[in-house]
Amino acid sequence: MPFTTPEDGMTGLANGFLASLSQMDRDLLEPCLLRLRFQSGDLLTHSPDETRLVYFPVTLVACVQFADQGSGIGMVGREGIVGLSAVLGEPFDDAMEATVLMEGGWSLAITVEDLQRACLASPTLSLSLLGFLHSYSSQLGWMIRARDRGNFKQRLCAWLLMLHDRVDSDFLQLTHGSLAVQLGVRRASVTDALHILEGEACLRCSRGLISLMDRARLRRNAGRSYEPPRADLVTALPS
Amino acid sequence: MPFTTPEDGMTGLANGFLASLSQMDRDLLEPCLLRLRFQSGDLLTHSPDETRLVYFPVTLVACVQFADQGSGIGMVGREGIVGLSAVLGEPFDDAMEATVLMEGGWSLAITVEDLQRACLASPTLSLSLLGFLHSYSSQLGWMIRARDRGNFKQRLCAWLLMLHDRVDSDFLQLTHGSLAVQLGVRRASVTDALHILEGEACLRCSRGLISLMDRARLRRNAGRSYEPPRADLVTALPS
DNA sequence: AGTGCTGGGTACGGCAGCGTACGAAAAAAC
DNA sequence: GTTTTTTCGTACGCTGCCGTACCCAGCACT
Repeated sequence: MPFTTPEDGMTGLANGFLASLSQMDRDLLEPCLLRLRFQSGDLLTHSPDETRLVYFPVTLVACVQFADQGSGIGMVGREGIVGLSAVLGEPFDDAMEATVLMEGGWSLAITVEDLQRACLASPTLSLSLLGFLHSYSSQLGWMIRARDRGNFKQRLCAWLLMLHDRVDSDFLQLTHGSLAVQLGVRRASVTDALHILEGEACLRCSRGLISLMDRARLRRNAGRSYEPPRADLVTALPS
Repeated sequence: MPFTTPEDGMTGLANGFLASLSQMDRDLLEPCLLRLRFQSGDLLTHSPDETRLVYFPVTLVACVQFADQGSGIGMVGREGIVGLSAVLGEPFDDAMEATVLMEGGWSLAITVEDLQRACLASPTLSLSLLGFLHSYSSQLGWMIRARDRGNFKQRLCAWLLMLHDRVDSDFLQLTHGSLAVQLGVRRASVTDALHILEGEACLRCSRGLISLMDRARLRRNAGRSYEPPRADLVTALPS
């Protein structure tokens, strides 16, 4: 997986999707990339100055959700793209929005116009976008499975693992409350489940912080509700 | 499932996605289209003779689900595409499969190679595919919302409405059992909920057949678990 | 030190949907 | 017409999660 050095010298390669592109396609996008910093709770769907942007997160993790209701739908981090629907034009603007999950993340971005131009110039770039969107759909499929197959504890583990995949640290700055919102349950349910996981030495809780201790055990807990990311997906593309 | 004789003057336009394409893109695909007939339960993901196909359903409705477990994830009918992931190449082949939901449906289809060729030739076609995949992701989002917001009765109504959108008739050839599998609940739960809806004059049940009587009332029942299809989505595309 | 606020611990009744199970009726097979 | 299979009707106890609610512990601000 060509996630290049997480440390600085930051090129566009710090985002998994950009890294997966052919040199040609990357050259097409790279000159247009902006570099933006966000904090927890920021809305990504509309940029401050009305310019519509498409984001390639680097250290940022975004949660996709319905605008009129809290519960989280999907999760996108350094492996993917946020706000892709904007390139499809206004009618595709849907009821979803994306918010930044944790403090101090930054992301690359491109204006919708620039990305559209690039797409029309390069069919392979469009196919790469198609590839990401398929992976994302697949993730949503796993979320659906998790909701009716697994119990809440499994879902919680799966969600934590997904977040962990998109972050470099084992320390997650999350309150039980925000977790509850994301998972669509009571805060008390989160607290209870976390205590059990703490008892199993999977993790440790302190105020506003969850420290993952034993990822393997977490995964065993998540069972079939969690699908590990596939490194080969972003690399291989047709032709 | 042999090639069917073209009984009527059906053109490719009978599929919503194909109909939404520009004349140019349609001309690119139309010569390659096959016409196939299926029956309930057929697997769409792999074609009989090992040729990988991508399907444009016409009267057919397919249910996307995990290969190792029954519960349904998404639904695709005459508005969309089945098996799109195949164009992305082998590594994108995921754990999903698609099965035909009701008897006697037919579908257009194209070989993966032909579609890939067309994509590389036409960026706008690729963008159209991106548009469909986004709509599909959006649908999955609604499914997720339905699972944790609504009760089962709402989900059932939403599912029936989705199916109705993809079929010309008000009579759905479905057993309570197959519905239960799709919705991931007990058959008894389906029976109970259907009885209630029958009491509300929304529909009528007989053996293996559900007759929708009052769509408006069904929709009121579904509440926010159902998102009506947007006609404008498939028409407008960038540039 | 005092005050206020956010985040976390704990409790109890309630209920939707589950697992299981058994029987009846309709259709299909013989 | 009789037998077999599929589909549907109905019941009972169980449990995971909900809604609500109250209190306590950190932390911030003054």
